[in-house]
Amino acid sequence: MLVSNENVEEILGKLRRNKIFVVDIETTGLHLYNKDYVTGVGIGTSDRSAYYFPISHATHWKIFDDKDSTELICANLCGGWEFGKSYDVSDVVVKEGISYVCTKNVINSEVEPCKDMVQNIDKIYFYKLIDILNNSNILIGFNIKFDLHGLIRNGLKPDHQRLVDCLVMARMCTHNRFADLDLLSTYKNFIDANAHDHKLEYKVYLKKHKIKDNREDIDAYFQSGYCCTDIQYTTELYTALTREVYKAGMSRTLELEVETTRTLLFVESFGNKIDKHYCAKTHAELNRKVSETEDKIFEITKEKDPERVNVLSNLQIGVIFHKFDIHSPTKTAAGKECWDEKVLLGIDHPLVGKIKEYRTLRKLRDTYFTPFLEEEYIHPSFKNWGTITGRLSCSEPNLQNIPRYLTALDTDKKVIDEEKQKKIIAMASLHKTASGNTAGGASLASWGYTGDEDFKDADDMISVRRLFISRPDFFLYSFDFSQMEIRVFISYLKNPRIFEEMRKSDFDFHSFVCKLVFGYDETHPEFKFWRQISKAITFGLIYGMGDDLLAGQMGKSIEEAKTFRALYFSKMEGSLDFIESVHKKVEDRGFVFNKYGRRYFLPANRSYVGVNYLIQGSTGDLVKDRMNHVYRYLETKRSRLINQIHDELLIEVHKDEEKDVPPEVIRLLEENDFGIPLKVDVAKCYPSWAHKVK
DNA sequence: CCTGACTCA
DNA sequence: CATTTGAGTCAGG
Repeated sequence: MLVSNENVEEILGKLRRNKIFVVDIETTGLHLYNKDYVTGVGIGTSDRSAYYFPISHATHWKIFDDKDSTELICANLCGGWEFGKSYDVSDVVVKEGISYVCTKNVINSEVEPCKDMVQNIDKIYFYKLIDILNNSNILIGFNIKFDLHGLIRNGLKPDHQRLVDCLVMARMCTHNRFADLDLLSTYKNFIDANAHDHKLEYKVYLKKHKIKDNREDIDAYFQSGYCCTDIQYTTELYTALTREVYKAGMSRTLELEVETTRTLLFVESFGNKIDKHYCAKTHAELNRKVSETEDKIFEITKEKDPERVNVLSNLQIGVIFHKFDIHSPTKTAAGKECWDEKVLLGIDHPLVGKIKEYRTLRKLRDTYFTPFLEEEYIHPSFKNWGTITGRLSCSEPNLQNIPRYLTALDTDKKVIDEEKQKKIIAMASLHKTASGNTAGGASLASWGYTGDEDFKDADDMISVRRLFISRPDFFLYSFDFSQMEIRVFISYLKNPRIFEEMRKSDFDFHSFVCKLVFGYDETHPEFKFWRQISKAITFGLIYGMGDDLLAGQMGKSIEEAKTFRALYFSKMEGSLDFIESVHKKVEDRGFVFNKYGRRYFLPANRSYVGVNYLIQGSTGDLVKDRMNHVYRYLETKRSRLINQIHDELLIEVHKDEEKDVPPEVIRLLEENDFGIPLKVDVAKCYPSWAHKVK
C-alpha cells in the first residue's frame, strides 16, 4: 500500500516491531552514484504486507493540450485547470462545491474527484525508516546491492545484518547458463508460471506517458502497485529458494554468498579513483590518431572505392578486400567471412595493419577513455550471481578485463624484428586455430604487442591501467594469488609429492611444465615466451580441451598432442584419476559439488566440462571466502578493498597502515580450510595500477 | 572453460 | 522510426 504523511507514523510503528525486511527501491535510473536518485522505497514484512514510501516523485505537472492524452483532458474538464500551466500535485481546485486534486492518475473519463493526495512523505520519515532498517537483522532483496546502494546514499549502514539476495539464490538453483534471471522470469520459474506480468504493464505505462529519462514523473500510485508486486514476488521467492538451497545441500555456499554480498556492496561503494588528467590527455591523443588512421585507410581504399570504408563493419571489410581480390580462408560460426586478428595475420596487404590499428584505437577510446572523461570515481557492479561456476563477474565498467599490456601509439615508427614477429604470431595463434599462412612483415608493426606490463610514462605508449589511481593519502596495493587455479587443481589430486613441492616458496608450475615438455629452463633465451605457451596449454587441459584444440594451441600435430597429454598425465600423478572420477559422477548422477558445496548440473555428454567447473568454481568461491576475511579485517582500518580480478585483489592502503596491513592481508589470503598451499604476491602500484613497484 | 563492452546489421 | 537482438571481435581470468 501507498504510504502518506497521514498514515506514515502508524506504519513506521508497525515496522519497528519487525527485524526482517524485504527491500526494493524505485529510482530515476541506474546510476545512483552519479545522476540518479531514489524516488521511493518499498518495504515488505514477514506477514506479507508491502508498503511503498514515495520519497521524491515529481510534484509538478504541466497540463498539455494533447489530444492523445485523455487523462489531461479529463483533468482539465473535471478540475478546471488550464492548458499549458504547471500545477503542484497538492493543488486543489474547487468546482461546483467538489474538490479536485491534481493527479496524473486519472486515466479515463471517470469524472471523480481524487480523494487521496498523491504526495511524497516528508524526509524526516524517510530517515526514520532508514533507522529502522539499520536496526534490522535480515534484509532481503532481489539484486539487493542495487537497493542497498540507493539506501546507503541516504544514510543506511548495513554493517551487521544478513544481506540475502534472492537473485544469488536463483543463480545457485538454476542449471541453465542462459536462463533469464530477472525477477519476473525467476518468479515464473520457481513459483507460478502464469504470474501476472506487471513488467509489461509498467512498460505500457511508460510508453503511454512518454516517460524515458524522467522517471520521477511516474505516478506514485502506479509506482506503489508495481513496487509492492516486486516485494510480494521477492518475499515468496525468498521462502521457496531458501528451501531449495537447503534441499540441494548448498547451505555452505549460501553462507559464503551472504557474506560476499556485504563485501561487494562496500567494494562497489568505495569505487575506484580515475586520473582525469591522464584520461583527457590520452583521449585527445586517441582522437587524433583515430582520424589519422581513418585517413590512411582511405588513402589505401580510394583507388577501389570513392566512399570511405568503415573497417569496424565485418561486411564492409569483406567488400573492400574482395576488390583487392582477397578472400578470407575461414568462416564465422554463422557462415560469414571471418576477418578476425588471426585471419588478418595471414594476409599480406597494407590494409591489414591499418585495420588492426584502427580496431585497437577505437576499442581503447570508446571503451576505456570516453566513458571515464567526466568521472572522478567509478562504481562498478560486481555480481555474485553472474556466473554458473561461482566466480564473480563485473560490469559498468567491467574492471576484470582491463588490458594488462601497453599499446604503442606510433606504430609507423616502430621497428619489429624477426624475434618479435614470431612472438606476435604465436601469441595470436594461441587464441584461434592455426591458418598456416605467413603474415605480411610490414603490417605486423600495428600489432602493438610489447610484452611489457610496466608503464614508464613514455609519450608513445598508452596504458589503460594508468587511469586507475588512489585517493590522496592512500596507496594502491595489488595482491596476486600465484597460480591459484593450478593449486586448486592439484588439491583435487591424490598427490602428496607435488603438494609438498608447491609449499616451496619459489615453486613455479608453468616453469615446471615448460622444462618437462619443451625442455627449456630459465637459462634459455626464449624461456619467458615458452613458459607463456606452457601456461596456455595447462589452462587448456584444465578447461577440458580436446586433442585437436590442444594440438592447435601447441602448434603441433594431433598425434604429438596425444603424446603430450599422456606425458602430462604420467608425470602428474593422480590427475587422470581425478578427471575420470568427475566424468563418472556426472555420467552416473548428473551433478558434482565443488569445495564449498556449490552444485553443478551437467548432461552426460558434457561431463568433461565438470572438471573446469570444479576448478574454476572452487577457486572462485575460495577467493570470495578470503576476500570476506580481508573485508572483515579492514572494517576496523582505514584501508579498503576496491577491486577483484579473479585471482588479484586491489586494496587502497592508507599511508599510516602500510607497515601492518599488507602482511596481514597476505596472511589472511593464504590461510584456508582446505590445506591448500596458496601463495600471494604483493606489489605497491604507484602512482597508478600500471606501475608496479617491487 | 568462464565472462562483458562495443559496434554493426 | 525507435528499440531490441544476435553476431563478430577482443579484453580479462
